[in-house]
Amino acid sequence: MEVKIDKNNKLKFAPALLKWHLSENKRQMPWKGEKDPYKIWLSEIILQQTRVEQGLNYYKNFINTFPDINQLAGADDGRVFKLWEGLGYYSRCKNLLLTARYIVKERSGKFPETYDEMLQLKGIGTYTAAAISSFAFNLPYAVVDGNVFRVIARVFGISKPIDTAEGKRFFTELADELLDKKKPGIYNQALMDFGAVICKPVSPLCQECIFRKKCYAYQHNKINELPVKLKIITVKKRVFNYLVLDYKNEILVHERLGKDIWQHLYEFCLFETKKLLKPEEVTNLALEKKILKAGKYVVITKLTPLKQLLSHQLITGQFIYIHLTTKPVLKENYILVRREQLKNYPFPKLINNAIKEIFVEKK
DNA sequence: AATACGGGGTG
DNA sequence: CACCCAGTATT
Repeated sequence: MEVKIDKNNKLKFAPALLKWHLSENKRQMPWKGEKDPYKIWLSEIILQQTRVEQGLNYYKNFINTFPDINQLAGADDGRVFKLWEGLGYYSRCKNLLLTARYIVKERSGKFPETYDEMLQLKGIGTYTAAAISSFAFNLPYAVVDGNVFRVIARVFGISKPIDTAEGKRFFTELADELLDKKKPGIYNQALMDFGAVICKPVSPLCQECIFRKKCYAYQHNKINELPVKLKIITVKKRVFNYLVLDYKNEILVHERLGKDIWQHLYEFCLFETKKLLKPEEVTNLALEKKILKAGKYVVITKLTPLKQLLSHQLITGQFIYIHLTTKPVLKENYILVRREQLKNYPFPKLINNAIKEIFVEKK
């Protein structure tokens, strides 16, 4: 059952929010007040499912390296992925490049200026299109991100789940009603700031909240009940057995392609199994597959298995460091990279952790 | 409509 | 440990 929303409360929402934003507490960020759609777009892609503090340095590095969309579009994929390394959700990086190149090629480098055109671009969904069109062009589209779901659900007592199509429609509609159509850009930033600074997911600062007297969740003691989320994510366990093959200080690596995690990042020779194998079992597998040749290798180190938690997977990584005594045959997209050059390739965090242990700690 | 996609911060 | 972050694409 839904709470009825007082129309008067809706009308007062935007002015109160803007007043709050004006007076205090607003967060300072390099893209705030920015009008260059390229910079806004870049910041929004980086910030998808990513905390401001985490994305900040990535944004600065990208802007320094690629001051405009032409430079980004002209860059090598590897260089861009290296800059993105560690930020996660790597399809964002792939789509960033696709879209940059599309805009440069098909639109002479000119960023679209309407919501609908932006929505067509790879990597831009409803949130990002609303953000760019309101920030850069002052178009009246309300952003609906995690902050907005939370603030609206609590203040207006909306118990519709936020992770269903119907719930999203409902929240988006309400968000558009609440939007200040004269100052959509400022308003959108104010709402997200408010969610991040005051109406936080855990332990929100209700004592300082301007909506305290009206807030449904606060008045009914349902701060921790709202917003409502239905789906429970399940975490799949996977075991990655890696052979780190070293021939005269050159390491065998390859780029991950296909539909799995870590697309376009690099890794060593992988044997995925259901259960953790003994190191001998991994080398036996490699012998069967003719990756290793009997008597032509020496096992140097076996790392204690490392864990890496992803949103839907728990990866256990076993790393076996092996010296080859004969030059390996390069299959598929494998390449040999000198030890000192490894740092120039983008790796998942799990692999970087292993690299640190194998090549640095050993000294 | 449901699921996959990273890594980090917080209580 | 559980939750969630300035979400999007794919199935």
